[in-house]
Order: sequence, then structure tokens, then C-alpha cells
Amino acid sequence: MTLDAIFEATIQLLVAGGMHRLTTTRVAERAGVSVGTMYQYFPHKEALVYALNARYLEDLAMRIEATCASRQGAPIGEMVEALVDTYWRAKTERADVTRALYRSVAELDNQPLIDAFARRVDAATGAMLASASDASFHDLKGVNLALVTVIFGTVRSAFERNLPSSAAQDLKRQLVLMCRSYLAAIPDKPR
Amino acid sequence: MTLDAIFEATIQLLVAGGMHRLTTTRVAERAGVSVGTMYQYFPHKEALVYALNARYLEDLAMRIEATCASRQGAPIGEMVEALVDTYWRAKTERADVTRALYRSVAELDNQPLIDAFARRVDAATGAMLASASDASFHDLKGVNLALVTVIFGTVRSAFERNLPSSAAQDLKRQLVLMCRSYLAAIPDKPR
DNA sequence: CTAATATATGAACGATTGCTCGGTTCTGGA
DNA sequence: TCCAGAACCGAGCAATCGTTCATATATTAG
Repeated sequence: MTLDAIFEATIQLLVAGGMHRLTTTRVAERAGVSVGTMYQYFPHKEALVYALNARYLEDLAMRIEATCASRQGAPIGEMVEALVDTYWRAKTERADVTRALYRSVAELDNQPLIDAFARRVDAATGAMLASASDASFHDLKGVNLALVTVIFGTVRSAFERNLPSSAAQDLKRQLVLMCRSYLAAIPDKPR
Repeated sequence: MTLDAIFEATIQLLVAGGMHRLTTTRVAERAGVSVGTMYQYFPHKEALVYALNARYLEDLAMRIEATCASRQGAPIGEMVEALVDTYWRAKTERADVTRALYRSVAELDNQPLIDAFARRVDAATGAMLASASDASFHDLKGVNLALVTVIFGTVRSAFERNLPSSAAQDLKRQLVLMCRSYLAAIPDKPR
């Protein structure tokens, strides 16, 4: 479809040269359409990149939600591992695209996108944590926020450092360990 | 000094409108100099922003190094708290500037800057950790990398979520707790 | 005071880019 | 076959921006 071609071209150009080399002409050219056609789908250039990020975040959110749903009632240790795993894999499997989008996002006013994504993820992980078979938390919201922020932040930070994959693998393991020992350290909900 | 005026103007414009509204003319105007003058200090626009980030990272690195030096031989718990505290404070005290620079950095090829900064910080925190009075680590490099990545990443992630300051304060506490329980969970170096 | 050097100026230029719009081609129902 | 509406085209316009350079001003040395 035309739309897919446009998105794909945008991704490729973003990966290759970042936002400042993403011109409407080039996108059209690589997508095999004309500039005019692009403007039939997007009111302006920003909208294109915005839509691309929306697409990406939609996919990511769905994968996280699926993971969370599948671990309902599991022990927390397993939950954390699954969450880290899903997020890490999603980001790593096309690292160049991830990096390109991380950057493109910075030059956009897409706080609404980020906020909506955060809310979805918070809800999914929150529900999962609440169902843990071997723990219940006094301050579930706080714990949830801490976990999500730490995991997402660490993954991003790891990306920025361009680590060799062995170091990255190790870091991932440390991250899981860190979350687990944290969860073990906070007091259970009194009842 | 002229240079300071230029930097200050750049920061203000970056905060106000991001990189895509940072034009040489506007910088010059706000700095009270002419465009030509700017080009006496920087070969092109990118160099200006690059230098600004270099300046910022230099300051940040120095503060971290100072913190690390002052905690030589302390217990690890204290070290972690001091590190989180320094980094968090440095980022928070002028949150708008921090955010603006986070963004500007994304549109630049400044991997060298980031790498150099990472090396400096790794060295400083590594040396601090190695001197801990109450622990010694089998895989110091791995532990160090994990700690730094998690802390820096979490702070950044927290920024992106625009949390109310009470939630942010709480998150900071959870982060410290997380690092501490992690450190308690990994086995000491055998001897 | 003069000459020489360093620093500052800002109008003008060339190049690029986002976007428009008059017009063509495609599609599928009657 | 015909037609209407949807999809597509792409040369060209208007606007912006980074950069230059001939000129002016300030500073220092002799």
C-alpha cells in the first residue's frame, strides 16, 4: 500500500540520516510516490513523523500488554523477567530503527504520545503486579512507577552507550537482578 | 564576555523553541552581537550547539567526580545515595535547560562527547566503588556499568514523564533502594 | 599620533525546503 | 462504454536559513 511505502521510506531515511536529512522530496522519491501524494495522507512533514512514532508505540504497547496479560498470577520474579525481556527484545531486534526513532522523537512535540503510551503501560504492568501470586504491595502505584521507569530508562541508556552485545546481555541480567532484589526488599502489604 | 552571551542566548532559545527555532540570526540578536561575530567563534551552527553540550557535560562530569572523590572509602550504601543525589540534583536544578539539552543532543552527531563523558564517569564511580569499606566485587566493571546505566537512565526516563515533584522524590528514593538491595544481593569477591 | 592588528558588523547571496495546485491517471459501478 | 470521484503527479513558488565578505570600529604597539 502507498501508506506503508511512505512509512518504510521514512524509516529508512531516518535511520540513514536522521531528521535533518528527512525531506519531503526524498521521502516521496524513495517511497516511489510524488510529494503531492504524501500531502494527501499527512497535512505536513511533522505529522508524518508523528504518525510513524504513534505506529511504533502502538505496536510496543500491544506487545507489553500481551506479556503482562500472559503472566497474570505468576510470581513477581517471573513477571519482572518477562517485562524486561519483552521490552529489551522489542528495542533490540531492530536497533537502528529504535535509535532513529529515539532521536526523531526528541525533535517533536509529542508529549501526548508519550503520555498515552505511559498510561497504557502503567495500567498493564500495574494489573500484572497486583495479581502476583507471591507478593502484594502497600504502595502498588509507587512500585509500579519505579519498576517501569527504571526498566525503560535503563534500556534507553544502554542504547546510547552502544555496548558490545556481551556487555549488553550482562547488563540485562543485572537489571533483572536489581528489580528482583528491590521487590524482595520492600515490605509486603500488611493485612 | 561575548562568548558567554552567545552561550546564554543559545540556551534560552533552545529552551524556548528547541533546535528548529535556533537560528544564527536569533542567537546573535539575543546575545547582542552580530551574526558575523558568532562566526568568529564557531565555524558553523552545529559547532555552537556542540560546544554548549561539551560545556554542560564538562560541568556535570566534574560534579560527579567531586562526589566520588569525597566518598572514597565510605560504605557502598552511602556511595549510591550520594551518586544518585548529585546526578538528580544536577539535572533537576534547571530542569528546562536539562530537557532542552537532552533534545538538542539527539540531533547532533556527538557520540564522541557522550563516549568521553561515559569514560570519565565510569572511571570516577569505578574508583569509588573499588574503595568501598564494606564490600568488594568480583566483577567490578560489570557492577559499575549496571549502576551507572540504571541511575542515569532512570533519571532521564523520569524527566520524560514530567512527574509531579512528590512522585519524583519518591521515585528517587526507590531508585536508591533498588541500587542498595542490588548491591546487597550480589556475592562479595572471594579471597 | 600613526600604523598595524584584532574584532565586530549586517546587508546580500545562494541554496534548500516545505508545500500548493492545476492537471492527469486510475478504478469500479452503471 | 462512459463517467465521477478518488488517488496521484511534479514543476514551481514563497519563505527561510546558514554563511560570506567588504567595511567599520576598537585595541594595541611603536
